[in-house]
Amino acid sequence: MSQKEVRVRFAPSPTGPLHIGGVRTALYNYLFAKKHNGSMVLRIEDTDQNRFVQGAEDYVLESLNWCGIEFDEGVHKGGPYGPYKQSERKELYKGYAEKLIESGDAYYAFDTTEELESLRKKLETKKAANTSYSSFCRMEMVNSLTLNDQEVQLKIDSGVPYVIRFKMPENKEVRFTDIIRGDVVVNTSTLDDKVLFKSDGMPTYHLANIVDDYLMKISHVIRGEEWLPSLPLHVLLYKAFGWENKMPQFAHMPLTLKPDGKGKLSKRDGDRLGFPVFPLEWKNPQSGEMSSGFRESGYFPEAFINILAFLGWNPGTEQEIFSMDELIQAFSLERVGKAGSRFDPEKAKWYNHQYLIKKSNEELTQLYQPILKEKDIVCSDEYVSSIVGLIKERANFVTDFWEQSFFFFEAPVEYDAKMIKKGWKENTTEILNAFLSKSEGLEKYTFNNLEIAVKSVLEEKETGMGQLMMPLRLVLVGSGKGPGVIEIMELLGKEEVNNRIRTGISNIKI
RNA sequence: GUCGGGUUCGUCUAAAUGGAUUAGGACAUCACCCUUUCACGGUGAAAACAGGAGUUCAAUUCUCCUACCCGAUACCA
Repeated sequence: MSQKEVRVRFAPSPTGPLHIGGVRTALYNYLFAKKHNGSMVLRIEDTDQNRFVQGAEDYVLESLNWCGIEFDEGVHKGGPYGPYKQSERKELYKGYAEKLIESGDAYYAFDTTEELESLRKKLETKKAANTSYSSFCRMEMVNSLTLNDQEVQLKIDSGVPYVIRFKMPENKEVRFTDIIRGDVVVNTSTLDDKVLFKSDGMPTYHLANIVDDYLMKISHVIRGEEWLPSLPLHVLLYKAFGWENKMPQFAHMPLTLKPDGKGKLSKRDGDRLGFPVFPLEWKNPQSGEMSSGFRESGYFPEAFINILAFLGWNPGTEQEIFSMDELIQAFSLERVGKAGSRFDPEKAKWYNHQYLIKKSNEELTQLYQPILKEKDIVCSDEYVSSIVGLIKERANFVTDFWEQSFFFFEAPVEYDAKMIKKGWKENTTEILNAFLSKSEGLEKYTFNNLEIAVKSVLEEKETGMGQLMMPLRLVLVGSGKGPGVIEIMELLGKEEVNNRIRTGISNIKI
């Protein structure tokens, strides 16, 4: 690897919300840059004004910010190679396109949409090896290769729309090395004369991308595998511009697939798959349709990043929980796999659980309090913290807390029928009453004292633990779930426990 | 169709440079233990080298073929 400074870029187009595959691309770029003390650039590729979506750019920024992925330069903060939005660089590209015309690597083309369509149909019915605008048919089309200079100039001067196409060399082998894929060879005869400059005055992705990467001194292009097929064109463009020795190194990442393995994850999948595909909630400005986000679903950004990092990469050790700093330390493109990976929602939950149980009760309390507030429940941090300590092991998300702990804040209004059938016997009322009087007599309502009370009731009544604990849980919680009964009683306090026992006794009938 | 990429348990994946592995781990599944609840946790079980040729003393690892999957084939990125 060369000694030159590492500079990478993340270059989304603002055509909608960033999905998890996009976030992963940004993440890998970030990890690589940080690992090599390099810089990370955020460039907005908005060369297609038809597909522009309001709010998409802010969404990208907010998402990456939530993930903890930071940029050194970019649209939002400027930098020495700005502007970082391609629409603001519009004037720049035409000159580069014309340069290629002068050098004979590109040409003007005046063909209309209809002409192009009939060409395609013709080639398809002929079952031609190459069904696109290429060296095989370019001499039959209306372009500056078939027209003389005056004719071309006349058309341009009179305002006839034109595009600039790359003149793909014939039957030449293009070789390149991809950090992830290794050596790839493609024959130019299978490639077409891609449009570099559109009739609306904007460059296409291919031109803008190469020009900007060169101008912004990008050293490594890390992007999705869907770009691999156009890499030969890009390599040829670097050569045509005479920038071959400045060409970045390429790494094409495997795609993120849907859980069923059919196709790459795309923005249109929304919530259909039963889990978010977006980092943040997204409201489609056109349809008003909402798509859920990982953030709103209760994922911690650290967990989200960890999950994404492991989709297609792994450190080669058995460690699975990595902080961002640890990821930076351990990351390398060489350990990125070649095959696409499916997103597994189940494992994602597990990751979140790992981060959840690592957090302190105090921190979780601060996250839980707003949820309680929404339910008009006001409790001290101390009380909530004790509850959190009791339930966090059994939750994947903070949003799971309520159903794990509602009974600490309100008495049960229903009793699980199955549990009644299982645990409520003829003598249950008698046993509960016995415990009730012990409970009423307790001065200090502590775990130890409660345990003693329980034991003495069991001795007096000559009965088993289950005869008391099951009904007790039922009247306190309403179901057969939750932390230990004694822990619950200790937190609930004497008065509340006694009340619940009384209402339970009068409400539960066999 | 054409071109390119890919293929280890259901899923994510590990196993320097071909050589011993019961092909390892994690998630999910199942069983048992713990807990007289539900989870968590612990122990264990089941579970994979796509198929076929070849090279080699030896192939999951190299080559070729087939199958399947993915991507690209736009004046979209």
